[in-house]
Amino acid sequence: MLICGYDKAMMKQNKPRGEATKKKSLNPKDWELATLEVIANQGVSAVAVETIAKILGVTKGSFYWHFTNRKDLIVAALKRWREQDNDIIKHRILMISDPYERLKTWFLLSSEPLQSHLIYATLLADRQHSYVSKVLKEVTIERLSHLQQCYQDIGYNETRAKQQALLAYSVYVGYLHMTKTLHGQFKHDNNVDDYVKHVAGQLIHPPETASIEFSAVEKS
Amino acid sequence: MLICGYDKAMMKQNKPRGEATKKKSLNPKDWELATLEVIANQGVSAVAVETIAKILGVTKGSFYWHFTNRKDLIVAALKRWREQDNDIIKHRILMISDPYERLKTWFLLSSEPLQSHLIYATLLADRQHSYVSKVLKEVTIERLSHLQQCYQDIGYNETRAKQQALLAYSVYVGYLHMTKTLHGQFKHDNNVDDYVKHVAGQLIHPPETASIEFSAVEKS
DNA sequence: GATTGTCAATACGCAAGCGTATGGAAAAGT
DNA sequence: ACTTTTCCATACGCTTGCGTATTGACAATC
Repeated sequence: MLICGYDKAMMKQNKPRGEATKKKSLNPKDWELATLEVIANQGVSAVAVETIAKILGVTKGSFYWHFTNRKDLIVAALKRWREQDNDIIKHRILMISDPYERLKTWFLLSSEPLQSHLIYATLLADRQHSYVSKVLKEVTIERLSHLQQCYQDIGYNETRAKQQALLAYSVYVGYLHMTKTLHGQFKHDNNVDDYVKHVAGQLIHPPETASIEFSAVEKS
Repeated sequence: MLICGYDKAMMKQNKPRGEATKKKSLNPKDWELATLEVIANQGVSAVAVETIAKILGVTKGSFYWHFTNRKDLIVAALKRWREQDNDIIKHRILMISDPYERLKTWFLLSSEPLQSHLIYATLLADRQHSYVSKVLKEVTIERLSHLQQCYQDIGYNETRAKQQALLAYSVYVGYLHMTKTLHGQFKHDNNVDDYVKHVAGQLIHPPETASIEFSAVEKS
């Protein structure tokens, strides 16, 4: 699940070593990525300095050279997560011009087993600390506004678009929790595709359909 | 502070106080109810023996007379929660014969600021321990089957009813998290009623409507 | 009135986890 | 070659929270 992104920073460090991938020393990025992996699987509360150090094969003595404290690490890791997530949305969602297609892709992306989803789901849990809930709220509002824009693009007025975005996003959040609750993990099989189609069929439609609303229920 | 000494003194003197609260000693139920209150507001991880003891006005010395350990307390509290929750569902949902009305009531109940919802939401978070995730899974499956039954009662086949129940339930779960994330708490105002109607209008409908599904999206 | 049962206070041991202090080793710079 | 910087290990102190041991107070019962 760990997305081993290589970038310029690592290339620079690996200059002397060709392919052995034998990094001699760690940098903050290594700590942040390991932290994100722990957060994704066990939540923020499971982020212990000595645990992460063991994962990286060092002792906590070196941790406090890179970061001032545990909170500092978590904040940095979450910042990195947010940037990664923004990249995904930017390149796979926002670039789609047709709003229907954009919504459809958004639903499909939501069901992919990405680390980003796992992290989001665990953040919904460990929100005791303000520095966590702050990021969580910001990301949520950002994503909601993207969804709202989609629905406005297909003709919803602002109020309806806002409600529909909240509904669609609730389905996303609920789905994340349901898969973990029922299956113990976030997996992707054939049933998922079926389900996504089922869901998208009900949540992606022109505004007229939405306006009849409660009437069908009221009269029954 | 001075207050501390004062409180302590009063605490000792007020123990045998016999008018408003005539209970002079605590029983397991008192501990369980206080625990549920803590779980509802701060999650399972916030359940500390000494914390609950302080809430009840005693020290942890007496806790281990009622329970063998912390896990024992939490399990007992969750059992109590589950029973309370079953009562609510039994008396307010299952007794409704008309499946449309039953579904509608279910949606309305979901938006009420009940402690039970808060507890469920926090359990979705602290699921590190098996004794928590076990209860969570059981309750979830139970509720899903109730919803599935509703949809089957209005004509869905088993597969569709299962999907639709999962969708509706995901909305519930997502909504719980959204309100906490966006507003910091689980409250109930006028906008909520509007939103519930908006949601119910899209998720409660005869099976025919559901079967056209993805086509509207596909062709666009 | 003495004994037993019930509930609570105090004191202690123990483990986990954070943060600090200090020293060492290897690389990088001069 | 010498110094500095960078990264890591070890050891320690501190806090929190669990669980145990012991004692005490008060009520119920015999």
